[in-house]
Amino acid sequence: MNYRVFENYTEVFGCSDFNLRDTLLCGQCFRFSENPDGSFKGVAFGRELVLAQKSDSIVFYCDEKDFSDIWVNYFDLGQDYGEIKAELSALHPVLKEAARFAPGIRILRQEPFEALISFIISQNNNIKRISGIVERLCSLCGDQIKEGVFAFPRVDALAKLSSEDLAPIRAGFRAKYIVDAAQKVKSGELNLKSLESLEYDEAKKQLMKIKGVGPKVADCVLLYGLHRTEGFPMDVWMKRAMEKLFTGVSPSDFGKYAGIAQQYIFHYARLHPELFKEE
DNA sequence: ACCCAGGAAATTC
DNA sequence: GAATTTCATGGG
Repeated sequence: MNYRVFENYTEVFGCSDFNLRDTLLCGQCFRFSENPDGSFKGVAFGRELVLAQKSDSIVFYCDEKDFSDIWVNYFDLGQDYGEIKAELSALHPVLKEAARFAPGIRILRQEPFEALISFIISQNNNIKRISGIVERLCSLCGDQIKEGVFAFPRVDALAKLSSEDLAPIRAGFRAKYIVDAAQKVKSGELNLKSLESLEYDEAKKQLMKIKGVGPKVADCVLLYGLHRTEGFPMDVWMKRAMEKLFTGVSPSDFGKYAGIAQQYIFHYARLHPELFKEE
């Protein structure tokens, strides 16, 4: 994947494994949306970004510094997804089909704290409403980047608030979980940075010390916030998909890229609900 | 009105 | 311990 730097934008070529809509709107992140003109905008790492898919390229409307310092990493541009897909596709015919259905999905490298809070909010919830709650949370206590645009809240800012303070974001019963997470991260009882060097199961156990973080949310934080691709979040869609489409297959059969397989399957299942209608 | 949504805690059996 | 109920909120 090569790119060319211009004055007000950077253009990335060779995007056969990079689709913006599938990557940004597949439910792994909650702060990007599609503009009326088909471009996308969102916020990550305290920066706003507008970007657009062209016929043979993707245009990032940002300066060269943000592109190389933030977005190359965020979009995991150093990874060859063609290679990963080939490896995964050899494992199972339905997985091959799912990867072909959305060949441009990539696993974003989100900030761990944002992933933690976002996926706490995700429990027993739907993607549209999750996005709304996250957006209101950012407006409530995130740093303002510009008029009407807010960064995801810093740990300190969020840790100052009570669940009553969070009422305006309408997170429901999850508000107290958000507060607990922010406070445990602030106090150091949970050290997100240190999770990098831990074995998967130990890191997962650390995350589950937080109220409202069970096995599935912990897997999501590890996959989307710490890029631990051996994780395999099992939500309602994945349970259905594994039962009907991958009978007898265990997540561990997908190996070190199980999490990426999971993302192809999740997206495929969610956009083919008819596959799961009763008999 | 009912059911479901990228689940987990609380309660009951 | 395993199975069931409850938890806020909003959309279909």
